[in-house]
Amino acid sequence: MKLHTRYLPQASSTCADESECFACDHQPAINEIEKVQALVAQLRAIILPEYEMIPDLRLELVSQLFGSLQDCASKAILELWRYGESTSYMTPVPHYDGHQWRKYGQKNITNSKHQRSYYRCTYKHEQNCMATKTVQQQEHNTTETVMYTVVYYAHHTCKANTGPALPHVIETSTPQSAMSPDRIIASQETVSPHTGSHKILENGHATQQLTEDMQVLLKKIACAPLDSDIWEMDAILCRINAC
DNA sequence: CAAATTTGACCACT
DNA sequence: AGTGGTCAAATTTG
Repeated sequence: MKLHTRYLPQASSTCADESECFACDHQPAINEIEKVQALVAQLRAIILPEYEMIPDLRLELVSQLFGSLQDCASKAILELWRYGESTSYMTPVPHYDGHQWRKYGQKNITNSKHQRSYYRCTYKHEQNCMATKTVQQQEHNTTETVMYTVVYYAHHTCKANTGPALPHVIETSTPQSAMSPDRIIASQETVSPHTGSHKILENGHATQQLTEDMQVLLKKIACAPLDSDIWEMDAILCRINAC
């Protein structure tokens, strides 16, 4: 177990599986880059005073090269850090994740048929919550269900109403799933008819009608367009919970 | 009428 | 200059 307080300060979580954890995976690389930064600084401290003693046109060039080296190292760390902040999922229900979002933008993405939508936490201004997410319909679906790629940036720091929990929610496979225990997204398995068939065997004819209704509702969620109203989804899920 | 969404403009980065 | 992310005024929705 490791604490990722350095590169995931807001999460301060422990990881159960280091092989799937960004911070555990990339921390050695970040450490090595920081060593390079320290060595470059030492080298600069030794070499530049020597050049200053002997007036030379190369002094400026050498100084620039050291500057570039430091910039490269800083950017490399920044990129690793930024990548570590995001988590992406595939889901047929991009709107229902237990948080309230406000859409603030939509863009055409090059070489992509579908637009990308940008969402921020509804409580961004009231509670200074910096959580954002992007939603984009996937290009090539191997299944009949329309799937979306949802990328989350930063964690929720707001104390919002988190809405009803999904029944039998299964997290989609993700390389960084261990980092985001609070971001459970309904996967395609949620709309599997298997759960319904079990109830038919257990409870008889009345339940069969009920589970058929549930399947219709679940199919409606799975096939909903990207711009469906989130509260309509909530209403549907409340009915499912009532079942 | 307040809240949410849309959409063109703007900005940073490469 | 092209691209992606954000802002904010206009518009829509409940």
